[in-house]
Amino acid sequence: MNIREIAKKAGVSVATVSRVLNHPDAVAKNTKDKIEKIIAEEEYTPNWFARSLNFNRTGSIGLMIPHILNPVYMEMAKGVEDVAYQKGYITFMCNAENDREKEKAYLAQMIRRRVDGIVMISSTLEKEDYDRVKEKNIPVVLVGGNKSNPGFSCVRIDCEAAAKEATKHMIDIGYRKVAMFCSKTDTFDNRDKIVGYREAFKEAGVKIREEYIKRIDDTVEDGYLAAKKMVEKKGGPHAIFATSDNMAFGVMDAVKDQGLRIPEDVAVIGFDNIKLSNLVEPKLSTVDVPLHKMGVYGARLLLDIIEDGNSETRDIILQTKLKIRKSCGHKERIGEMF
Amino acid sequence: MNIREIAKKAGVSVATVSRVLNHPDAVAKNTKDKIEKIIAEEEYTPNWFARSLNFNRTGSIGLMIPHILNPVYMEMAKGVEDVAYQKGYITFMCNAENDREKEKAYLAQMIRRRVDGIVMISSTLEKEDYDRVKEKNIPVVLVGGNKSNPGFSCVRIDCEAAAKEATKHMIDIGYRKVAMFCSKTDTFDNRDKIVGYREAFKEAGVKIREEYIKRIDDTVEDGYLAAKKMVEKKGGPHAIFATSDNMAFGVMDAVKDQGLRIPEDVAVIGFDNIKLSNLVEPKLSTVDVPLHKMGVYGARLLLDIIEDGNSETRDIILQTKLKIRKSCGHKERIGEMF
DNA sequence: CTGAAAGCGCTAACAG
DNA sequence: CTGTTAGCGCTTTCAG
Repeated sequence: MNIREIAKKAGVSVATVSRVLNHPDAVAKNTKDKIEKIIAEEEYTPNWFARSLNFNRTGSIGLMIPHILNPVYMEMAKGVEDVAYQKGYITFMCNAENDREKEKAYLAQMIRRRVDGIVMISSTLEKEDYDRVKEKNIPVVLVGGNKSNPGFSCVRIDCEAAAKEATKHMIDIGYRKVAMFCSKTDTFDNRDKIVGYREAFKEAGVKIREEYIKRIDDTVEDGYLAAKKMVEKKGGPHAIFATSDNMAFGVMDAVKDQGLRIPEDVAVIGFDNIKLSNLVEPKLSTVDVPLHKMGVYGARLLLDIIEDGNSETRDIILQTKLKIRKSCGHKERIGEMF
Repeated sequence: MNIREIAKKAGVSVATVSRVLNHPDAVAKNTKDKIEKIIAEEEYTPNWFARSLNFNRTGSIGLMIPHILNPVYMEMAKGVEDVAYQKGYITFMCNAENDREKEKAYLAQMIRRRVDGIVMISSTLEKEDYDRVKEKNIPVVLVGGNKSNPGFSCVRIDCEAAAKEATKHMIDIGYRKVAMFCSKTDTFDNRDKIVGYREAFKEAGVKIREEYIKRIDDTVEDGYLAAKKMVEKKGGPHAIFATSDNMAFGVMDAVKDQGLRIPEDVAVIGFDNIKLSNLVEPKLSTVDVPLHKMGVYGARLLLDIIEDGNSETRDIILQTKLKIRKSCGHKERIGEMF
């Protein structure tokens, strides 16, 4: 069923049918009613390609995710999707699987398919990879820590401040030997986390032990292994700051497996505040990151550009908040648990 | 940059350019080389809409997911995506958010956008909702328990057998009062799980207590609440069979909050074997479901139909396996832990 | 308010 | 092997 058949059935020209579809006010009520009736009867929907071919807009956005099984990214993704859906856009969700080549391939696909815009979550692509996108004038918004800044708008958190606050909290409690596990992915966020950690020690006047700073994969498994190695030695750390809840879960598992108690023997603190962190035993103290909100803001920024051509590049920084629960062992502030 | 400009630059007709794009062997090596060089120089990519308009194929599939934050669905989704990507298809991932209206809206969108095929994960749509899809001749494959069987191919597990085996295991250990929590979503899978549960009791000759069968929302929260209510009374169940790991986590939390031990006071067993079930304390016994594999098979089935027109509807049933870990308290079989 | 016709960018017969 | 040309289904001037 195409526009011509509808036109024939209604005894009008295709132009008129096209009008009721796109500019209904420009058609006489009578003819319009008749045509609309037929469209409904035949359940006619205009061919999307033909339409896009004319408009050069697709009503779809691309959403790049580093890893589909990581709840951190999925919460952000949900924020993006919520906004996009509500505005009538459909989302191409692409799973880069922490693989730069796959990420590039998907980016190329997005361009080929002429998405109206792209949200990149915690991308590891570099400036040069974005050249094509820039040329094609496809708007891009970065959400979460990325690897380089190719001049696009960005929604993120202040990782340095967040890491510093968490570290300071541990030092304030009294821990002196605080290890830090940080994802080895090379992004601004990860670098900033380490800077914040150092900063806290410097301000407290406590010497940093370099062997306590570990760059590992952001997985439960690597958190487990790194913690095990560190904890099984005599004189291990008093506390471990894992800069993702994911790694923190692995850390907790390793500590328990060594027969040590959390937080009495080793305190643990995470980063992200994914739902799960409130479910493990003991409940994990962590840095609350407004994941869903970041996605929402990212999508809004993108749609602003797409629909209003509002092209000033913006850098939005959202607030984090230290969530004190049980795993970091601060008895006095435990009341802040929720 | 369009095909005409390329043609002009190469001093050939558009047809020839189109040929090197689609049937390269039908072009003389010389002309082909020249054209390919220009295409590369200009970074020309054919307009996707114009192409699809001719081919009436889009190279994209739709993937419907009930909820984006539930790892069960995401593991299946990843299976689908893995296959689709590898075959050069791009995936429209749609998050139905456990909302029938949203699911219908997304399905309509998929049709409008002429996806080449659709994978529906644990859909709650009914036969009538699929009428449109049928009419448009868009192939559909169902993965996981759905609500009705609209005559599409399907990849699933035998929930009745799986639930029966798990229940039997609990009875064999010696528990007589075994509660069952089942998602209240009305799908074949959920109905089957209850049937399996009953079957196990019947075969063992143990009387079923109807008050122990609870239909609740498939969430951690509801698992918590239902378990709390049941456990805080005197003479509560010896064991709780939660038919999703998600609910089981809530159950575990509630049991612990009541000051009871797992499995000594109350044994717990889950369903799905998501990664997390091996991470909670104590590790959760559960029914292993080949989630990723289900997605992979679903996608393969779909692509078979799309690419080879292989339209016989098939019903693939994958194997589940009882994973005995610590939470169900069977000391002898604990060696099967992994 | 409506219709005829050009054109969006590409593919594929059909001739040559 | 290559060019000409008629569509694919739709939108939008331009006349009337």
